[in-house]
Amino acid sequence: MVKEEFKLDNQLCFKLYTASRLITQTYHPLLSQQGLTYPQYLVLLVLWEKDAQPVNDIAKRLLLETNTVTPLLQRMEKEGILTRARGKQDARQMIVTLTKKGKELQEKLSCVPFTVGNAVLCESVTPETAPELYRMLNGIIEKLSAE
Amino acid sequence: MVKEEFKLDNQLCFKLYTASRLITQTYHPLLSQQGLTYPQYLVLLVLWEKDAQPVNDIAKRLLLETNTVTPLLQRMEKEGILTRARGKQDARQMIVTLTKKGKELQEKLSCVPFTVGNAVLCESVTPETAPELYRMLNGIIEKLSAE
DNA sequence: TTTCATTAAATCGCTTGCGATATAAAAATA
DNA sequence: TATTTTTATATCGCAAGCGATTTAATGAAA
Repeated sequence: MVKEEFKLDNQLCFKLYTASRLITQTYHPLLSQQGLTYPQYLVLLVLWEKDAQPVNDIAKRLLLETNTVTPLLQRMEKEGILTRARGKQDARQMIVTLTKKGKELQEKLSCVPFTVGNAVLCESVTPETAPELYRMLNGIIEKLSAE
Repeated sequence: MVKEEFKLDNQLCFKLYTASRLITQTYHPLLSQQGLTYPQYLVLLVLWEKDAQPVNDIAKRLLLETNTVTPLLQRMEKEGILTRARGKQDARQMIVTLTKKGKELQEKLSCVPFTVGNAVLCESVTPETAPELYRMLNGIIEKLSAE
């Protein structure tokens, strides 16, 4: 018999990884209608909150590296969702700004949060218990992303 | 102001995705010592529990598609961790079996579950609260993977 | 038995994630 | 001011993930 700590079902990371992938799959049909991927949707969430940010700020907000975010932004620029322009006071920075199309996507995707939210609700995750789930996930994220 | 449901911090999937990535990063130094990636480690967990399984069973256990698992197994075969051989009763199946090296990795990685487990512990995720986290993640996974 | 449908893997193409490294601008220091 | 260090992006290479399609073997039906 395998030791308890090696059983797949006892692996927290595997559960997180699987839940994350399955929810991302739930987003897929909703986002692909607008030609978007899930990480691109995350970028939009960041820019809808605050437009015209440098690459680094977007990357930090998503806890991703710039070598992940840069190509992602380049693809979104090619799709006409945003523009990238060198910063005026600091020419190292690349300021990312939503286009009209990028801003309009917010309305086109307005049903997405509810649709996905509903899809996730189940006996063990309810509007009452969800905050506790957030609390635990935030705890893990803060612990592991401490600089 | 952005609507609540579009705020990044209210996105469950983003929290899961980030927590999953950060824990995977915690595994990285431990696994790369043995030349392994995290998904390869998951395959090992499956095969340590039950050796000699067809590709499909491994994929189902990990809730992955065969087009993800096949190349992964091919890489692991090249590393001498496992072998792949056509099934005898059903030649469509590819039976995956651990080599001596693959079996021995279990002992070399014996400290991994504890190391990662400790890294995740924090105020909101303790040995007491972790079962609740598992329960909620399992709820989501079952809901979304229902065939 | 011949044909058709199903199933198990594999291949292809594209996007992400990330370690390692390169490039260029800005800041700090000599 | 000249030099060094730091910072912001970008590039490269490789391993996942996954939608779509292909191939080959099995099973079912005609």
